[in-house]
Amino acid sequence: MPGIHEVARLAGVSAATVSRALSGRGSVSPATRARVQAAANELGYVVSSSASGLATGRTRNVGVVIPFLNRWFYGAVVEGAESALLEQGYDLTLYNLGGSDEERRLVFEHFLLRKRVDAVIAVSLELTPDEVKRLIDLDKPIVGVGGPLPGVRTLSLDDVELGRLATEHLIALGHTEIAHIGGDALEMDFHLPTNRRHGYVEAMEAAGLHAHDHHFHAADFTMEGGYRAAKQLLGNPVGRPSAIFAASDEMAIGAILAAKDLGMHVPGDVSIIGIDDHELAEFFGLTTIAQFPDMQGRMAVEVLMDELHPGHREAEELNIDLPFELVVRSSTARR
Amino acid sequence: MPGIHEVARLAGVSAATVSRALSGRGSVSPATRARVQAAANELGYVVSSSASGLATGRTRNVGVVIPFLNRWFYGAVVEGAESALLEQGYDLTLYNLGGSDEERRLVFEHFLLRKRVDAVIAVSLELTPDEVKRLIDLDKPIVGVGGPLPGVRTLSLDDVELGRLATEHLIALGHTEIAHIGGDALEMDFHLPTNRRHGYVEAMEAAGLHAHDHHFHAADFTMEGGYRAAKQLLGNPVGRPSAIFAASDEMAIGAILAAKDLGMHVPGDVSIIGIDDHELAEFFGLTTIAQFPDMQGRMAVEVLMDELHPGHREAEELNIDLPFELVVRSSTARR
DNA sequence: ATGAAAGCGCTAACAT
DNA sequence: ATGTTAGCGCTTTCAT
Repeated sequence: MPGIHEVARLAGVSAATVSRALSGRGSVSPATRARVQAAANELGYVVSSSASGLATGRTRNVGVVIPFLNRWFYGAVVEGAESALLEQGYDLTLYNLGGSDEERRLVFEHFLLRKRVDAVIAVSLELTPDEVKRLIDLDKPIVGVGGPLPGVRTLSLDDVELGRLATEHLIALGHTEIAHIGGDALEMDFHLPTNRRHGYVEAMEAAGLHAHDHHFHAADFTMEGGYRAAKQLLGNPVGRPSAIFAASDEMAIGAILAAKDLGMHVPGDVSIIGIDDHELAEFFGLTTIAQFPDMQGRMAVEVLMDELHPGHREAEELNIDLPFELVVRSSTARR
Repeated sequence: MPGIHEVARLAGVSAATVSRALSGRGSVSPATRARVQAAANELGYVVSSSASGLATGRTRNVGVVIPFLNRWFYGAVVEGAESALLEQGYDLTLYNLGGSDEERRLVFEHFLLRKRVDAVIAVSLELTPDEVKRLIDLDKPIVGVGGPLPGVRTLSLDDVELGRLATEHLIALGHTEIAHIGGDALEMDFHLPTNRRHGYVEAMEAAGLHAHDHHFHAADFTMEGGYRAAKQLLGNPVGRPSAIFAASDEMAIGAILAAKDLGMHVPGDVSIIGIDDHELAEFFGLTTIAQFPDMQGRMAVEVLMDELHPGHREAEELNIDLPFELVVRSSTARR
């Protein structure tokens, strides 16, 4: 492990010049820079992040805090963020809050505070005002993905609009008896399931249709949950819906399997639409509304970089709406 | 952000004593330790990892290098490792090598070397001797998960045995025409698919059965790949197998769906077994051989901790065999 | 058991 | 454009 002084010696300059040449800060003549770079390469020199971090207060590392890792959506967000960070020369330190409250407390009270990260990306987490304050007091930019956070820059989907769009797609195909498989409002942050349901209800009412109570089923956002809910919905001889809007693709896929197991054809007997564009959606021919989680991760990094290295442009809106797109496949059809 | 000196002042001791009291290294009277701890709590003091890292050379951070994040298996390994590391007061910095070779080079030549991590966990990655050497030269312990790595402590499955066990399960149920959906040997590190296939062939031959060439199909470890391979296998009117052993659960689930789409019953018309115990395996009633990826992540951390804080016990085997377990559900039955 | 002091490897003023 | 110097905040000898 050669240090900066060895590079300096080999290049015939001072350590300060090496630092300047390698970091790009401060002015160095092109010739010197080249010599320094050659020397650094020859020795295989890499700065010590501890030393550099101590001297500058910057670590070139960002913390990503997520509620689960092992769901398609979160994995994709992290993947997008990681690759964007790598391009910028940043590392990504991961905090999975899936476990206990104690774990969450530890992360916020110790891990994030030990000056290991320059900034934090919080995915689908409703941070408490106290948690936000702690980070802001430390001068650490935060960006949230997945829901507005008071006083924090966030990227989020308009879930009401998503619910409306999915429902309108079904209505436009002539469906009137449309069921909804949503989530339990209490289970997830940001009332995402509630908002999607609102969009569904609004679209129904706007079309003069009725969103019957017996056409709503709560599930847990898993394939199995969607399967069970759809069995209930489709098995009931009275008031059987001709279309189902599930609040996630995994639930929608569960619904497709339930329909098949009941001997029904999709979309012949029942149309099904989800939300996500999950990696399995194409395989199942699922019509869905794509959100682009890896891009969300990349966007979060871009927003952070703007805050970390100001100058590009000034902060516009505090909250940025994420794009989404209806992807029509073969699980929905005219009634 | 209070520093160590403010804690020292409040506790009425020197900074050195605070350091000793909080880290547990060196001797401090119980009374002093209590006062220091109280002072630290009151001020919300947390050590600066840069400063501590610079002074000690230890960062309390482990790098985890994986080929993809967004597959069930890898997500679970990382999840297990993350939570085990958190318990030990360590952070986890993630490097996803899914992208280009350039990305991989960057990670090994820069990121891992800038003294940000104390150790490395490499999941399912065949590190080159040069990559291993770089890390060892830096005195960074490495543990590999998923395949023996020359000169590195590793945790790995006996894939030949896995293939044999899966096949023997089918043979014991009376099947003789057993097909195998494997992977492309070139695609994955460690010849995992090849080894599983060897186990299959060995079990067949040991039972006096023949592993026909037309009973093997390569696929890409996805559900869709498994679906397509199974369609070929089951659609062929001559030599149709009565059982299929797929080298992964995702492919096995694809095979189940293919059988259903062909109007066949599982396990009535065809028995199907996979490997993994994927999160969806239970839902599909899939018989499988469970490996326990989250536990693998935890074990990797334990092995690392042994290397990082020697004393517990000395290194036994270089390679540790991972446990696995046949889980019989409803996708396999007597012929 | 505790304190004083040196130093980990780098960066950023300040000089020149 | 480059060198000199003084820290960044902590840990760890070395004294006592």
